[in-house]
Amino acid sequence: MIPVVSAPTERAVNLADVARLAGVSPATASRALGGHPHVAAATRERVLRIADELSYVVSPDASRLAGGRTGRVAALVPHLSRWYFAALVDGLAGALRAAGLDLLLHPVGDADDRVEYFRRLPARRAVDAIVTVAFPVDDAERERLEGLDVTVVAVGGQVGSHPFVTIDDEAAGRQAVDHLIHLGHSRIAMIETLDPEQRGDQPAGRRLAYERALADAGHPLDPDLDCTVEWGGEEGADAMARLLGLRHPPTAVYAHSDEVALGAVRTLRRAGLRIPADVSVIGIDDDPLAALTDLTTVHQPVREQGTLAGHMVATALSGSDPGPGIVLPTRLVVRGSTAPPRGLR
Amino acid sequence: MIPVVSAPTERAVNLADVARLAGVSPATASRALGGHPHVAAATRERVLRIADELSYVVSPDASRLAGGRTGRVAALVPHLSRWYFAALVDGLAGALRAAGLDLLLHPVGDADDRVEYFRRLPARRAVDAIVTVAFPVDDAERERLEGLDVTVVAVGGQVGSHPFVTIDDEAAGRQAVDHLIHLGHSRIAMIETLDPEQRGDQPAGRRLAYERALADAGHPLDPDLDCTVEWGGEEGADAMARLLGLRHPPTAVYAHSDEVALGAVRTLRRAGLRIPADVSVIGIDDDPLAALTDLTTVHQPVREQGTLAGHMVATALSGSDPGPGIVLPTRLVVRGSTAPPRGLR
DNA sequence: TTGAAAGCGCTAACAA
DNA sequence: TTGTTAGCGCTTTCAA
Repeated sequence: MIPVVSAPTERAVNLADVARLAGVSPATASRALGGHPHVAAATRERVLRIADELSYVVSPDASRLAGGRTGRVAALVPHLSRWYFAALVDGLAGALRAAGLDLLLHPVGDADDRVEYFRRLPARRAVDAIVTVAFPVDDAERERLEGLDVTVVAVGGQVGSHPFVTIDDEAAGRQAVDHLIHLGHSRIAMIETLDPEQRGDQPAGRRLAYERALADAGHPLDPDLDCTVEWGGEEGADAMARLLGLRHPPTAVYAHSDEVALGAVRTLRRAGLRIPADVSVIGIDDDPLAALTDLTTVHQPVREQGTLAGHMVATALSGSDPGPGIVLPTRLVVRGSTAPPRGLR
Repeated sequence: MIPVVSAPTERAVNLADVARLAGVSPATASRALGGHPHVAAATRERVLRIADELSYVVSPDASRLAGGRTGRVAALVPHLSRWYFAALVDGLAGALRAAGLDLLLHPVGDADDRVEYFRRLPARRAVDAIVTVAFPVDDAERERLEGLDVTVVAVGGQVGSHPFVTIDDEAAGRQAVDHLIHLGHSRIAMIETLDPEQRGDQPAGRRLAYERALADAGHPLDPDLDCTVEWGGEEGADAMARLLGLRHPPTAVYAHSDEVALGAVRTLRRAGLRIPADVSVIGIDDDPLAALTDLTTVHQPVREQGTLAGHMVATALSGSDPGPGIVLPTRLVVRGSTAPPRGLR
């Protein structure tokens, strides 16, 4: 019986197809594609040409199953809706993509997610590397991660002794507080945030900077001026309202982040106070909105941290040494929200 | 010979383990886990219990290879660094995660990425579904997508006749422009953005709203008041500067997005103009920063769109009908940046 | 209702 | 340098 010519369902091109057309065995084709040694130059070239013509790309699934690599990297990230995390992931995704790696997003925002995530970790073994994105990992979690035999890279923080890319939060905080001190402020309030998820040293760094900068300048530490709230613009606004209710309100405010700072700014404006004439406000991060709102802040290269972390992952996966880690510099960006004090009354 | 108890290297639990402990064949275990019919209730329960005790989770790779599902969904997204995209992805990721699905991030920001991405599409077959995140897909691309035999869902836009979640951009634009008109403005400028990547109907919708609202109100359409710039706060600021240079500057500005609007606000402030006393400004989106800056805008439920899209994907993959699509309502949010006109001089 | 067997696409010994 | 063989962990006919 003559076989009916059926419309070719778009079956994906596979290794066998490439091998057949190149006139070699699948094993040789695999070696050529994988860049392994011991393949004749002519053979390799032929295989690569055929593969390219067919737009062939290995099946990550099959590859992994057979003991190879998946070409996939997981990013553990608390949430994306904040600029900081999103920009970090954006940079990471770009670098991974350029390296031919796929990014799996593993949101572990709340505590339940987190517990469940680590419980199922072994099953998540389908990645070559895990990047913790501004995600403080506790010791038990770290050990689970390490038992997985995957490359671990931290960005926006550190995890054990794995390669990392981050900034020095205490240094950034010092740049901010010292700026206020240099301007002549001494009653400086701090609006610090304590994210339930953000256990870890980042808050410690920015808080430490405040305490040490004041101490170094010989200014007293007034508990009334030390506000800790949840992260967010609205929370920053509330904190500012509380500060304004003090008998001796501050002449300057050091906020944990730009968004928190903007909340404070809103409260001040609504109270009829002028910035920076009446009160100075400084944030940290240099979120794009800081430039739009003329907010003085400390710039940290966020996207770039993600990019560098992506490079590190690619380097590590290619078998090279990514190095111990990188601490990127931050810098003060003076805009229109800070000035010398003139007294609040 | 008595077998030596070897330290168990943390090998992942597999189906065979579960089957063995449950006293059934791998085939039966697979059926039980997969929720297939024709499995004795007692057997199913036993298998599930064992699996749970062992924290067993199927290997997506092996499952897919064997003809099953991957449990993975790809999100095609232009970039993450803007709040809108990030919030959309955040919602999507949350819903997928709740449904036990993994999210693969496929950034296709620039034109090269895009071409390359679609060229290699067949190889990307390792997902069950693809979600286009505010990503206008052209006809050729859509056809490639459809040849892939995966579920396609669009969020923040539409793709062919695939299920979608979006807003009505023209309606949102009307809410904004009509608000200005109702306040009594007639010289209303538009700062529209034309993202090189954002071919598609979203710009059309917001622009159309402007033209129609003015026409309906009987106000003339002054080409001088129609600015088109690239997306961004700085670009919005530049556009505003140009508008201020006109012989008859506008009394109100309708911006394509909140970030663009904030750029305009900065220019106005720096020019010594008061908002809204001298000039009214309205944006669209209700980015969190709009609340912090007292910007009047039109709210669209961004995160929720992502969440709903995730539900749709889960529904479709479970074999149910996700329905044709959803258009979510937007609403005007009046804050402090709009008021009746008083003339500019 | 259950089990046996085949095979998804690939890689990595081991041979040749 | 290349080919042969044997799985990776799972799902799915087909047979019992």
